[in-house]
Amino acid sequence: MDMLTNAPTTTPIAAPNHVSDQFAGITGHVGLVASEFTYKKDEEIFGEDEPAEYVYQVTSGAVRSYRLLSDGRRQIGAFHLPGDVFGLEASSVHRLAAEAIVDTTVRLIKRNSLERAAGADVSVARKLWIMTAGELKRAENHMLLLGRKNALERIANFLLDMDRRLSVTGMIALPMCRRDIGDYLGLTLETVSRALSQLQAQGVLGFSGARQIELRNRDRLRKMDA
Amino acid sequence: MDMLTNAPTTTPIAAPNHVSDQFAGITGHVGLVASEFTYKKDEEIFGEDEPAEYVYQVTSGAVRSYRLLSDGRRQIGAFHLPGDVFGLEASSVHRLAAEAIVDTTVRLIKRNSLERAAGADVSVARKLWIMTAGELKRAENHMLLLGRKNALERIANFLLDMDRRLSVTGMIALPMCRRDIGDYLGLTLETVSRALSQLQAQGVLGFSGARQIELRNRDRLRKMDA
DNA sequence: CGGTACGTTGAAAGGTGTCAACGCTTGTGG
DNA sequence: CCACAAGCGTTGACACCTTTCAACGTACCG
Repeated sequence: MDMLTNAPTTTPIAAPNHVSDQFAGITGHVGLVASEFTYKKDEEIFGEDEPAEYVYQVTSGAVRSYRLLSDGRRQIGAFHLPGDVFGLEASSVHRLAAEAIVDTTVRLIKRNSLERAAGADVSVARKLWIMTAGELKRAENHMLLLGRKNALERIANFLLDMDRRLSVTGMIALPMCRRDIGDYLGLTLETVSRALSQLQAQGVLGFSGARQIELRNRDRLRKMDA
Repeated sequence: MDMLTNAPTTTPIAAPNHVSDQFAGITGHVGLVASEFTYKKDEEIFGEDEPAEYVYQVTSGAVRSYRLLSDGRRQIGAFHLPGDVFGLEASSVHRLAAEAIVDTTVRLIKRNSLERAAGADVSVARKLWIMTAGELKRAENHMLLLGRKNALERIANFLLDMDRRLSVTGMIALPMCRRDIGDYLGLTLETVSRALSQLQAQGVLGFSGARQIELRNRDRLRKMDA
């Protein structure tokens, strides 16, 4: 296993300045130990229906959570970027699989130690509930997108979301390929590519490399998002 | 306001025999008081972004939770049937609006009394977390459906779900119209109608009235669900 | 008896998917 | 150092699934 196999095609992502340290609300209270771990590009972090032993927080890199149909169709439920917590389960198994999109470092804490902390401290239990409710809210927004928005609206929404979450200097450095974006937005990679080209032609955005995007007209995008 | 205005077009739904009493896990612990209330067909129960004062459980009837786009496009996130809890929020506002699909009776308990109970009893807090996590799991399944399944697969999934949840004697008595089904599955009402007609033509199901459906071949449906 | 809501079906349009070709970059191996 | 393969992204042509628009029938109700 060569260390350079599956090297990322984009530069590693630096944590943006506004990372909300969601772990702090938990670890701060009860002094839980968080260790670190690194995954190579495309490496599986955990599989669907696998026992949920850990809860994860992205330190650097990016992660996709997804479900598969038997014939290979894939729906990505969320992208996890630096600062994001993922893999948090109330039951004992993971609802979605998770993979590193690029070389990725995560902090992790044991789920059962979290359970113990929640059992001893109601404020921890409440924090866990609120985090899961936040995921639910995002999922419900995404259902609206998947069920009722057209391709341009979906792309506009995606760009604004990425802009908010990982734009540092006004440039978006996407860690994921067109297929990942398509599987997140319920589109094909070709439709994603065409929509992005169209937005570029309209002057709404500019490329410097396929994954380096500069938004030039956020108001137009917001109006397109429906 | 005539009592008969907006009378339901289908007969009221009886609670199925397998209703999981999700409230029991909460009220049983701390003796919360649950009162009852009745809503007429199409009446709003609460609106999007409205303060979440109560948590609800359907006693009889049916409820739709949904979000709207500014131009009127609607995505129904869930149907709530007898026994189901809805309107449970970790934050102080409702994420989705809710309306009665037919004349509906609900049990309700005050959210802040639930909050107090959760603050005093960790097992209540845990129960709330688990309920929200269950909703999240369903939402993630639905994202897969909305993003990656075709019309027949969506309808097959829907029918099997309704069969499980409200079939008593092998007959499904749908409380909702074709438009509701379409807005739940990310389709138009015409596509829903055509898919159902097609399944009838194939002998997979039979009608006795547009909302009375008998599944004649669940295995075929399960295979169609992908 | 007329109006409205609901459901079905047909015909046509359109948005997205499918299939294919091509260019570019990267990594590999001769 | 160059040839080659593989992955990624873009674009074109066409197919097809779903939507749109319309007509019609039925049930219910004022």
